[in-house]
Amino acid sequence: MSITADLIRGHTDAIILNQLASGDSYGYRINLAIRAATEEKYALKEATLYTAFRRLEEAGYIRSYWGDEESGARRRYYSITNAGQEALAAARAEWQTADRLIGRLLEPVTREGETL
Amino acid sequence: MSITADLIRGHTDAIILNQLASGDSYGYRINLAIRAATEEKYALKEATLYTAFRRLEEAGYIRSYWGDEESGARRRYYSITNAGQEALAAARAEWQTADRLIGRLLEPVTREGETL
DNA sequence: ACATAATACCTCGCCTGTCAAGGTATTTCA
DNA sequence: TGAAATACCTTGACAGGCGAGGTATTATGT
Repeated sequence: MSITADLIRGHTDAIILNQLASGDSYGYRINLAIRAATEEKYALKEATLYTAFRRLEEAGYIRSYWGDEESGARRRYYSITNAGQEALAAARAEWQTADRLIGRLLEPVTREGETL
Repeated sequence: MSITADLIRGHTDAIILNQLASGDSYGYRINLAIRAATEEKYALKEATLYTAFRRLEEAGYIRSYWGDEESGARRRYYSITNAGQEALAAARAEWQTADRLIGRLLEPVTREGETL
């Protein structure tokens, strides 16, 4: 399995919101952007991506509309809502906390000279 | 819900292995250690903890034995195996990668002067 | 002309990890 | 005496990730 498969679980929504924070976009392009941002090391699986869109829209964090391109495949665009902006900010803060916690919990533990 | 509940998902096994890396211990005490290491900010849920023990033992990463205390509740001790040590090292490396990736993916994106 | 790849979307159903809820037994302490 | 702490455990539900499969359009190579 590709590196970090499990570890990103739970961050999917925030990652998508972060992409949309800089402007409306659509599924395929968001995934390209993620891939580019991680030097081809990571991308969301399509099923994961579209599941997340449904979830985020239901939560009121994003809104969607069909693009009006006259050629090429149709695209469903998404835009972030105010609630989505707030959720993103919260997710970033949570991440900072979790980041520190996990780092500490994976750090080698020393228990020298300790009795039971 | 307590902060960072979801975000630590997937790190449980590594956290436990890391605790055992400094010496044999048992469930209840491991959780106390985790709580202490995070300044009371985090602890594993009991169900999660014991589920993880089963998983880790089945994977051959830990071994268990009953303590021989003559008083108090019985304790099941766990010790980390060589395979467990390797798994821990791998998990730490993976975490480093994931940490950087996630950080980058939650970082505000700038797309100035961009068309479509 | 025809096949393949790339773009772009989608759903179904399985798997795995988390955890609320419930349970057991012992010891300590007010 | 009875609550809280120590210490273990299982069951069943739930949620998120994703493999597999599907549709439709356009571009590209041969």
